[in-house]
Amino acid sequence: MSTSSIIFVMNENDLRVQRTRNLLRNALIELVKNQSYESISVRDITKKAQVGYKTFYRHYEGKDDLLQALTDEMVDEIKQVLAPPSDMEAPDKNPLASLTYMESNADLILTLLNSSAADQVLEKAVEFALEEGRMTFESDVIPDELMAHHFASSMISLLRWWLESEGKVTKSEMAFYIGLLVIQPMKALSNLAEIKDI
Amino acid sequence: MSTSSIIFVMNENDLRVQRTRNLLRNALIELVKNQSYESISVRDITKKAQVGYKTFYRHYEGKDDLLQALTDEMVDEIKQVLAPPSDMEAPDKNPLASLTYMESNADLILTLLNSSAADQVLEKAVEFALEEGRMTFESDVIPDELMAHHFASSMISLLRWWLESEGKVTKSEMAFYIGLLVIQPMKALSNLAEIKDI
DNA sequence: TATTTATGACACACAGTGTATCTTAAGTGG
DNA sequence: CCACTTAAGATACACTGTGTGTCATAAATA
Repeated sequence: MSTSSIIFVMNENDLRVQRTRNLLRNALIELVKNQSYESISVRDITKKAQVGYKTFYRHYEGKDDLLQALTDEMVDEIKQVLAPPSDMEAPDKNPLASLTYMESNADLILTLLNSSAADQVLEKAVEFALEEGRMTFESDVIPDELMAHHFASSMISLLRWWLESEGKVTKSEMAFYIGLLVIQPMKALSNLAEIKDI
Repeated sequence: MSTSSIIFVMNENDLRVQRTRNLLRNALIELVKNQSYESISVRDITKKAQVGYKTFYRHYEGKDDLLQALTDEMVDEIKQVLAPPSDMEAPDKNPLASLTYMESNADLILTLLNSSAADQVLEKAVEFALEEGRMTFESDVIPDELMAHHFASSMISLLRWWLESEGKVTKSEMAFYIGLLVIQPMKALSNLAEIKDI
């Protein structure tokens, strides 16, 4: 799938490897707080991380590869928040908790959503929505894939808008709006299907 | 605003100027059909256009500037399709005609939506939605800006999905789905407001 | 037709990428 | 604790792409 990271196998347990990768990872996160992702060079990252330039390429294929790795981590983390392993609420049922998490990681999340990694985030969100039992809304009328896509992209788009328009709308207001604009309409479509069944 | 194009004034009526810009414009459009926008260099464009390398910079600040210009043109053109000057139907009322137009320009539209110009397209779409009398949906509950943003980004996202999943869904099916997922729910929200008024 | 001016053809400085090579330092595993 | 392994540092280099400066020429303009 070529989404990969490490080119030639390295001992992931070696302390030096872990340290280097953490340094690079954190350097990018720091840099991204002050300048756009585009404007950051590999040299900037290695300088900030205090790591040899060549060393970067021993771990990642390039700037985008590091971002990918970061994205994957972040997505996994978010999944945990949205769908805790226990039988807690579904993602569309605890929007407030989700928004709280997003808010506290606004910087990085916005960077990911505004970078070339955004497409991959969307893809993963669609997969997530399609996962067995996860998507509460399934319609006889509209293909599942389209339902999932619309749900994922709307949620991401609204999240982005909210994070960028800092303070215009409170967290709970936003949760309410998301309900009105996305969740309830999609629920209605799946109810519609149920009615049709009977 | 720095969205501009020409750096030092040139006589726009000079045939040479018009010819050069058209050549560059068309060269980019052609190139984009066969390779990703990212992978195209200014040299590629000037070579294809058969125009001196330096000449490019006499008209545009860089690759992105040319893309911006293209985007602006395209957006204006699309506006004409969506909102013809005559008192014809609103954009949300003639989705089929709109989709037909989009379909016939799929290559370029997808390029724009997948490039760095996408943000600007979204912005313009939001403005368009907010334009006086254009947005059929206004809600007392949800801020106009958010309504417009959700409308614009959902429409763009669904359009992108449709253009990318060639043939999975017919044009009229898609128009129907858009109605169910976006237009009707938003209409319902504005009706809700009306009811509340009474 | 005389004048203006956009263009072409170099040449150049510069920034960033990615690789190759050799040495050194620091973890690892017995 | 020490010998071995291997990741990291330093440096040099080839390469690609950007953006600018200059000057002669061709082609519009008026």
